[in-house]
Amino acid sequence: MKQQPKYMKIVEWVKSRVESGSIKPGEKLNSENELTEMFELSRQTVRHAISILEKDGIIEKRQGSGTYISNVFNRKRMENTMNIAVVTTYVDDYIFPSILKGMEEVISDAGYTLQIAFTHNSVEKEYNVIKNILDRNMVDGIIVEPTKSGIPNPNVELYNEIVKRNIPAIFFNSYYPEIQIPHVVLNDKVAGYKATQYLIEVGHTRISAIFKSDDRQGHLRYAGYVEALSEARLRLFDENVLWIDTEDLRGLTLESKRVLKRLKDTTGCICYNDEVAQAVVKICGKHDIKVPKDLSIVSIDNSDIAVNCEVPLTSVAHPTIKLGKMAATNLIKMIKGEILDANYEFEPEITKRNSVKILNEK
Amino acid sequence: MKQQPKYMKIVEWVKSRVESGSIKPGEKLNSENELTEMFELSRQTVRHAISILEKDGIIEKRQGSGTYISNVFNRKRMENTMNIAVVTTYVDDYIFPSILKGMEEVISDAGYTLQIAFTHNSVEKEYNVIKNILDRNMVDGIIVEPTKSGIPNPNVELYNEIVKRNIPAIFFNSYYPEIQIPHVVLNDKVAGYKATQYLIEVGHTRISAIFKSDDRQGHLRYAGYVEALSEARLRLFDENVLWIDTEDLRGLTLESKRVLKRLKDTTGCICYNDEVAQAVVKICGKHDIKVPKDLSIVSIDNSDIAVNCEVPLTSVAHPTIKLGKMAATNLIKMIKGEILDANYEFEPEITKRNSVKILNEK
DNA sequence: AAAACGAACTTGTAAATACAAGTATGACGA
DNA sequence: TCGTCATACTTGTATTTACAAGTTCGTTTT
Repeated sequence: MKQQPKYMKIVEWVKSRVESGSIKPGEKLNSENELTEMFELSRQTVRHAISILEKDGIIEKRQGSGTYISNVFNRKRMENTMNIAVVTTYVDDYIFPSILKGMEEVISDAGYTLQIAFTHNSVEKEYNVIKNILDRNMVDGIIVEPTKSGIPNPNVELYNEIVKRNIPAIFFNSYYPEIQIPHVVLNDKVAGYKATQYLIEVGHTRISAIFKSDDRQGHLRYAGYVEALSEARLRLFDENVLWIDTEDLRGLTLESKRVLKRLKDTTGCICYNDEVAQAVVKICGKHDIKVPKDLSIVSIDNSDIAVNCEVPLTSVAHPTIKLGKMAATNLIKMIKGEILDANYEFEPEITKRNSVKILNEK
Repeated sequence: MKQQPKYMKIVEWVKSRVESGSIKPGEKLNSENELTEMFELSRQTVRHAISILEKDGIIEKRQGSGTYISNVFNRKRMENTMNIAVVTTYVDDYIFPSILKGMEEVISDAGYTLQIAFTHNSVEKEYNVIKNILDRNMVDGIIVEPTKSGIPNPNVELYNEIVKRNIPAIFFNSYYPEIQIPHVVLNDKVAGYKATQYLIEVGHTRISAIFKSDDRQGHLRYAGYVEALSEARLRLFDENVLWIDTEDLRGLTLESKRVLKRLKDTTGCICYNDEVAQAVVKICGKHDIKVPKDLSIVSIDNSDIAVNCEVPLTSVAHPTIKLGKMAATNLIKMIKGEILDANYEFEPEITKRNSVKILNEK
């Protein structure tokens, strides 16, 4: 084992004293001559040790006065960077821009800058992105949209590291129940419930559904769908539920067969989101199924797509801007230590348009 | 005048040699013993000078080998933050997510983080945002979408400060000709020209147009419109050109009268972008004007809106992702000092859909 | 031809000494 | 009471000497 140079003794001694708190920022360190005697080294060697500590920003020297523990040491750990990181799955996710807009407004109003990264819904990319944020240690807080929240997350250690370091963090849109980080989300179960319940209310009895399998929102919306059916004592047919993943979604319009098979014998369809609903509308158009005459559709998110779709869609609203604002507001409160429970769930409301046929009109 | 310490002689000598280029990054500096003789100082003093240069990131020492000029001598100025700032107008601008996606891909692949801010097309917000970036001095480069580029920019000093500080910067989507910062844009004049030229080609002779007045893209697209008309020896009717600003755009659907007045007597209409075109389609729908039977529409940008509009729109394509990638790629090249001319103009291509009636079918 | 070696040169560590320059503070005098 | 000033103490600058440790490159050995 290689022996370390003598000046490292002093460097480590000072560092450990600072870390243990036995000497605090602003306090005066022993003078060079004192250290010379204490460690039985020459003054030059002591000065060399001190120059290293100075370079690391641990101490500050004042000629004629002494050497002091730098109060910038805290700054190094973090805080005061006035930087907030936002990690999200997709940029071109259709509701993302609104969410980001909400966040940006709050964040920039509070004097913070916004740093952004995308995971493309890949856990590997998520690992890299969050690792990078932690390594650089340049943010006061983190807002994360979980990646593939429907399946167990392999990056748990990273999230636990965030918790361990006491870095304020918030999940949005979804969350990992096993990680102790608060979340700001749409109440997805209620969203699925309300969508389904509305179709039942207007007289539909056999209702198909399409959900995303790889995120938690899909699971919860499905749970709401199941609850609404069972509450109305309607049977759940597995063959009427289509599970898709993120990759499927992009090319859904081309998979008419797979979709139509699941829609068979049903008069209504709950769609995971507006994108799915639009794809269903297009497929129906090609196969001479009229919406809403032959098939009623209720989707979730109530985005521009719902408004501009060839058949304007009845959709359960996603709070988008509000959700973004809430996530950012709560994070900033956490940074300032003003909040205890930053969790929030938005209660969804249904917006009625032209994609549902009323079957039981009196 | 206070005399400076002797070691500063060496520090300044090296700095000036690096700045003048008489010694280049990677090259070996004179050895400590050589400097000792050259400056007639002790080796300790020489070493002190060198330690200062090392702290400033100007040189790197290798034991047993020598002292070398750091090849990242820019690091001193920028601290090599590996941070790139993107300043854009709107988050919810419909083509923005794609552009951002392209940028993010390149930026994160190159190991940089992306910091983002929005101006909401307000010059005041633009001032604050860019001032903040300059004050914090925490970025290696800046990508900016100019605010209200159609009117003289009051933040010229800020942009000049960027140039003065030698911070690599690039404009996208538009630019201010009076500022010496390269731009990556769609060739908007050609876009306007191609849209108009296509309508002329298929037999339209009286063509109206709607342009945005407060950004340069609007002016250039108008210029292309004018050129196509004059090339075909068609008259330009001022009463058929509607100028709108950003505020107008949002509520355009409600201003049927204002729009219809300009469309009078025309068989075709050039729209500033897909958003405008969609509003025109909606207005036409309400007033029993059939598209494309009664009115042909060509828009610019070829976004999702063009695809999903109730009448799929013939549109001149905006490169979005490609443009984002190009802007980011060129900026990174600038940061690395690999590029001289970072300007780029994308040549637009027209995508034909169902919003144009062919009048001269043979 | 390839490996081993060694001389010469590089930076790194460490000490002793000397004086300069800036700071804090208590003693002194107005 | 207040300001001045000397003094002790702090860090800053500078030199000289010595040896350690790592690199380079040409020479020698295998």
